[in-house]
Amino acid sequence: MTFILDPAEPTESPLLAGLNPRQREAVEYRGQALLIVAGAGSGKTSVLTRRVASLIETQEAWPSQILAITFTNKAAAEMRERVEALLGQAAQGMWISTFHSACVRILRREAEYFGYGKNFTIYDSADSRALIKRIIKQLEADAFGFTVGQVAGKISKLKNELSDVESYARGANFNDPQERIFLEIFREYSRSLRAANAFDFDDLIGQTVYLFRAFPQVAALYQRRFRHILVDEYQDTNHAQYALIRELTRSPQTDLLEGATGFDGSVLKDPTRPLDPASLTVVGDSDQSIYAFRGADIRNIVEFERDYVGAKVVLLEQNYRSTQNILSAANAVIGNNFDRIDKKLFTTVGDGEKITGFTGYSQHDEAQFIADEITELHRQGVEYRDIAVFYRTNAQTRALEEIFIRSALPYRVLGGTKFYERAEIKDAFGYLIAVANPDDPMALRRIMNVPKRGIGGVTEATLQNWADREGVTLREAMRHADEMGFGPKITAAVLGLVAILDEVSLVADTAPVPEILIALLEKTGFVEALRATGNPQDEARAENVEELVAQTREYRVRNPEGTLLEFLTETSLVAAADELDDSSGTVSLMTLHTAKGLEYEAVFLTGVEEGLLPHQMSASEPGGPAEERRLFYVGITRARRRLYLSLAMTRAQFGEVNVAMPSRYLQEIPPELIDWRQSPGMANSRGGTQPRALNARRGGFGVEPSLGAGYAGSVGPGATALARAARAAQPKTEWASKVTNTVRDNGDLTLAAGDRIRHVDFGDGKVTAVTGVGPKSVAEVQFESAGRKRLLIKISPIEKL
DNA sequence: CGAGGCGTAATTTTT
DNA sequence: TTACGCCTCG
Repeated sequence: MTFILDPAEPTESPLLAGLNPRQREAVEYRGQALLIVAGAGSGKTSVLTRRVASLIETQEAWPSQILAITFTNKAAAEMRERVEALLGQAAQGMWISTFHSACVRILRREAEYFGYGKNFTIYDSADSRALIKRIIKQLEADAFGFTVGQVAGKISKLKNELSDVESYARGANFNDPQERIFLEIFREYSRSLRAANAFDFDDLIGQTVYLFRAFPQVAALYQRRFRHILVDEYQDTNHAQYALIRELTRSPQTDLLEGATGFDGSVLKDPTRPLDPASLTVVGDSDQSIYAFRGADIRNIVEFERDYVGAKVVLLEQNYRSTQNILSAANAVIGNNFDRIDKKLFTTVGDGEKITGFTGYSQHDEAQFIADEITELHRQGVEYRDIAVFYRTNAQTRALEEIFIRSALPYRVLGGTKFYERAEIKDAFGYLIAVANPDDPMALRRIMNVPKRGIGGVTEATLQNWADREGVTLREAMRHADEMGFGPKITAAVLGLVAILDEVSLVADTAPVPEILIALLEKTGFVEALRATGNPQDEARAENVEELVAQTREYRVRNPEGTLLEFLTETSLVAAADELDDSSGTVSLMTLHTAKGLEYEAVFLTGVEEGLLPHQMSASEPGGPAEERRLFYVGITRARRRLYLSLAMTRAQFGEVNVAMPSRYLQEIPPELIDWRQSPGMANSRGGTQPRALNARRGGFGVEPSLGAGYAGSVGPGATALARAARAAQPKTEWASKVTNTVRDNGDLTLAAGDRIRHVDFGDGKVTAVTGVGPKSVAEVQFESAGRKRLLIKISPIEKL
């Protein structure tokens, strides 16, 4: 295929098919720097992939000269697929990954330049916190009011700004004891990480920048290799990430490259040929900047034109995702943020349906509405996988999950308490890490007494002291356990453990991961010990460990050459959104932060209340409410056709019930765009004057008709018509106000169509159908006053009449 | 050393 | 409400 590059004769590359003029410009522009300001849903992924494909297709670049940074691993995989589909061939050697993955790759290759081993461990936040906790205790810094969270936050912030212990010390005020102690903690933390041959999340970026700055010949190698750098979600980059890109887009000092070897190990050809700096394309939208709390600096995008003089800016405002009603709401909300470049999303697909609003009496009530609405959407033909429920905090999942389980809705929670955060899984990982990186004492401490070997705190401290005195690692100290005066039982336990670890360590670089894990589990009797307790929870834990074994097998299949180190890297860098499985037929539940970059046919945005959105904690932070508004904006713009905004009048927190107020952001949406099934006013006047009558109702009776009718009339004049309309549309639906918290078990209660049952919340009803088998069987019930529901027979609060 | 009991603190958001 | 940490007892 040949291309005529004469602009006078426009050619139709298939890569440009279906793009609007702005998008084309973003694909075709060639120059040092390009900023694509891409509003939500403006097709930026498409533009980005086509831009990469076009660079390769025109032979302006080899795939290996391209570095594309995305926000999640999933986005990276998707982008690779789409580029390859556009080109009709595999694009070998292209780096498409997250900042963190790219940096790990560089660090593994270059670690030895600055005194780390290739086999370094990556500490996740929990590991960092555990280490900090230990240091605080050791330095008795808790007496100065230091908490783990504070210290971890401060260290992370400093690292994101590329400060290290020395630079912080230079600016520190040593008269302030707080600051002196903090410095001591910071110093000890950094020292421990180095001694453990470990990096924390922030180090991955920061240390790569340090590597480039300290070793220009290393930087030159990457500057020479990457000729085109593309960064997605640029508005959420922090200073360290900005600096990394800055380093990569400098002109390579080619004289440093003479005699250097390239990435395939061969001597570089023509290394001293002068090169321009790599071209840089960044894509972002300052209205979607939601990560200021982890150091994202909106100035990176706002000042892009100043940083890269002569940069071209392309604005994408046409939205291809949502209906006009949804966009109008989004525009109205974000318009309240001052100090922004005005940008109005528009579409040509038409108004679409109105936004649906609902105010529940409690979070359970709200959840019930969502479950019922999802059931209805599904009945109308919307797939579960095209529906998502968003919330501000992970704690909000509880009520939702409870109701979803009861309603037999298939769902999946992204992020939250992850599989990898379970204690037994972390223990198993402790073994793997101990084998991969013998210098890491954190992993060792974690597994020292798992399963129980009689090695307690005293033994551990003795070992650690011995190690410190001899200047060796904890692992080495364990090999000398017979020199420390332990009893025979403990000596044998320590020596036995270290022998297992040393033995398996020998094959850590070569053996398949499942084999390594199984060897460790068998030799230590970990799973066996869990099974032996007879405790059903331990049985579940044993199953989780088995599940991990299965996952390593899957990894092996996916990645036949994959080493233990690569497996550990991959698992430490999974993002919440990476867990998404497009082929699963489930509703997705996630936080608003996780939702960034995703889109769904129908979106439920829950807990739109003061204190939650905006969150209480953001109120005192400068720029907090504005960032929360952007978060709300991100949530709204995820929806293609249907958007639901819901809130609750009361929300239980720490077991206490608090009154909630509608979010200030709700008022920013023009009222005519929202169709309130139950507005805050309606819920308030009813719930406020007669709360107990409704909330306390138990047993088989529906809401008395007189109550409902009476209150519909007493709502304010403006709301009356709406209230009546809502009532007319759903004459029989009354939402349960509260659901009992205890998990019931109806044993092997069986129901059949035609049976009459009584539900604690919904009253009496008739079973219309039963589907599924055993504990998963679901009854479809037509209630007299609560409408049609699907119930999981085994656990629903029901009795047969 | 380890299990069990009691008291208090915690919930923003994440790679 | 839960989870973790600290304390005491076996």
